Amino acid sequence: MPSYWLLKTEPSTYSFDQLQAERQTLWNGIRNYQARNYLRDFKKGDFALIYHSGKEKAVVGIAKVLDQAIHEPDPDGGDWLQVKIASHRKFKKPVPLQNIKTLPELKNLPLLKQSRLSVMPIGEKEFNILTQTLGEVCD
DNA sequence: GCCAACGTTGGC
DNA sequence: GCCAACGTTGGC
Repeated sequence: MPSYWLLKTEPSTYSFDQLQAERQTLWNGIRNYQARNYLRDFKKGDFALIYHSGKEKAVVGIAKVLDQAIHEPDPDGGDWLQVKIASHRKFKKPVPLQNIKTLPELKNLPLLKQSRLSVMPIGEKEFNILTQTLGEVCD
């Protein structure tokens, strides 16, 4: 059984389009313990929604987790993780935060409650609502 | 540009 | 260990 996640990124720093162009990337630079701890639970075959913060404020695509998270070298000696993901599907239209906030079934998403958390778990039902009810993905 | 919600740092 | 000051993220 795959687990489902949401990864936040500021698109001017790294966008889903860049991920699609590169096919895969090492998702790194996470410097928050709660987010790092979630990364420990990433496993091959999991899915991660990609959310663009800042001006866009929308879920834009789905990535597939290619392997467990691995240690990220840090010049400051920190104990951090990075994870290899691949682009999987793009949404036909981005799913705006504004729409996400209107659904009672999604009101417990950490996205809405913990604005600073950049890696968060989501339930399978929540994932399905986001990808099938609110949004539609490309083939 | 402002503010809320954290997280971090450093003095005590 | 507490708390004030400061920094960062991110929505509005």
